[in-house]
Amino acid sequence: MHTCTDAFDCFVSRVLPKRTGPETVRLFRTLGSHVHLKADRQLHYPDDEPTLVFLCDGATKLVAHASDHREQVLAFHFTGDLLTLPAHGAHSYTLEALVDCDLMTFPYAQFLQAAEKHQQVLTQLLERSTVSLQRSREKTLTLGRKSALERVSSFLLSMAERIGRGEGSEVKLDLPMSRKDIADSLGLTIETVSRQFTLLRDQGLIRTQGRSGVTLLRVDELDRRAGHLRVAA
Amino acid sequence: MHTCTDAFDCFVSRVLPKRTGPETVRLFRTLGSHVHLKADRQLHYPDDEPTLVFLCDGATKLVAHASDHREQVLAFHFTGDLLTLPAHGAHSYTLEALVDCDLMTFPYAQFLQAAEKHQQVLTQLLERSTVSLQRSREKTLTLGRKSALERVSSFLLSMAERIGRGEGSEVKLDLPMSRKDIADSLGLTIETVSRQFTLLRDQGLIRTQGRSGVTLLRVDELDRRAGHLRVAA
DNA sequence: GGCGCTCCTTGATCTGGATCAATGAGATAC
DNA sequence: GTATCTCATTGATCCAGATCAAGGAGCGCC
Repeated sequence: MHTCTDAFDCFVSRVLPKRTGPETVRLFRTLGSHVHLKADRQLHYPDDEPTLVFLCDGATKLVAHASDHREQVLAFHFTGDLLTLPAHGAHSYTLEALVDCDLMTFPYAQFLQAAEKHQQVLTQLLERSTVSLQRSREKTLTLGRKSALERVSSFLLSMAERIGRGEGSEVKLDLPMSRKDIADSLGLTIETVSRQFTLLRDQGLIRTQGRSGVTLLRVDELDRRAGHLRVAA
Repeated sequence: MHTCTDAFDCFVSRVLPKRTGPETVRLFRTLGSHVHLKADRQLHYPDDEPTLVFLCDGATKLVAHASDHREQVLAFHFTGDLLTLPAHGAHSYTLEALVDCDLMTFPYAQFLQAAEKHQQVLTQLLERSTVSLQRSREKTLTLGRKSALERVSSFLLSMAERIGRGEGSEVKLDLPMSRKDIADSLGLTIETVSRQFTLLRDQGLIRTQGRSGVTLLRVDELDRRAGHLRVAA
């Protein structure tokens, strides 16, 4: 994934329906731009109009900024994710690379116009938007009503679902984000996140390797600590 | 708005494009059900499949439930809103009427199928879903990084935008939700919400009339207290 | 391979909002 | 009108997590 062509091909195969005609592919090509984003760099995008981003490869965070330099990570994204960057409203937003990334960006309005003749693209956009909304709602519950331990447990489970590699009953994670990013995502401080990691390690639920490696040893127990509502029969 | 016909007509005029053919209207009609929901009652909907709801008249809250009877209000909805109720995942969700409501409900999958031939409906669905996501993201920032006073200020401004009646420089609100609902929406307790109301009243930024009436006297000052990032030039 | 920097962990103290506990004021029913 | 019940306000105390303050460990760089 080093050329614009590779990135666009990746977008075509992952987002456009299988039997999309070549003229349609060409149309999307004229709209999209390939951007290589080095780790820790942020995507520069126009303030006034929303942008659609396809993450060909890498991992990013969407950050909202409030006064006093407070930051809240709204979402993490991984290879294959499609996301909409909102125009800045009451708050401002930035998309930052957690590792080196390849992305395709499209002006939202024009993309939508191009997609209108292709319901499958529209449907996919809607579907992915629904998933984002669903994740955002889960995060709302987490931030509004959960304790620090519950938040960190929920976070680990959610990451396991998205980037975990199952090995027997264990799940291995290689977290591309720092403790600071995790804290900013969970509405906690670095110190509190660290303490919860220690707690879970001491209880034998996780193992950590270096800064980014985490192995979930007891997913069932983590789930109990995540504060999920057990659906009564 | 007392009959099924009225409710459906309301849906047609607000959601379907102007020049929708009669056979299409009939198709949507076969999919939709009219439900009258009395205040404090919750909508009963299938666990396993998402449901699309159009709120013809009234106000509702979408509530997520965690363990230990903790509740988080994910969103409030008002007349004319279109919302998607997710299938229950790690948490369970309920839609509750704040006042007497009229709604139209549709099975999500079937609605989508019907809409596929009508890009404008699909586009509208996408647009409304994007607005919901945007609101949810703002809420994430609020819950993750803001103080109690900032949360309540943000809440009042957001309500002003959605159901406020401007009168000169003032904005009048008639809040359909209780202090408990506000607290559950902001990740606070009733007591803390009440204290912030008192604070804002003492500072001359708002006036309250009875339980539900609130007049915003100084929108500019409320905005400063909401912790928004002032976009530097 | 070791130097240095950054990030992470651990400990001590502080505080905003939760919790506990009355009291007061709106709404509803009679 | 007034009795009553629920919801909102106000006050006192407590505690989870923030803040402040050192160490320690991983990782890149030379």
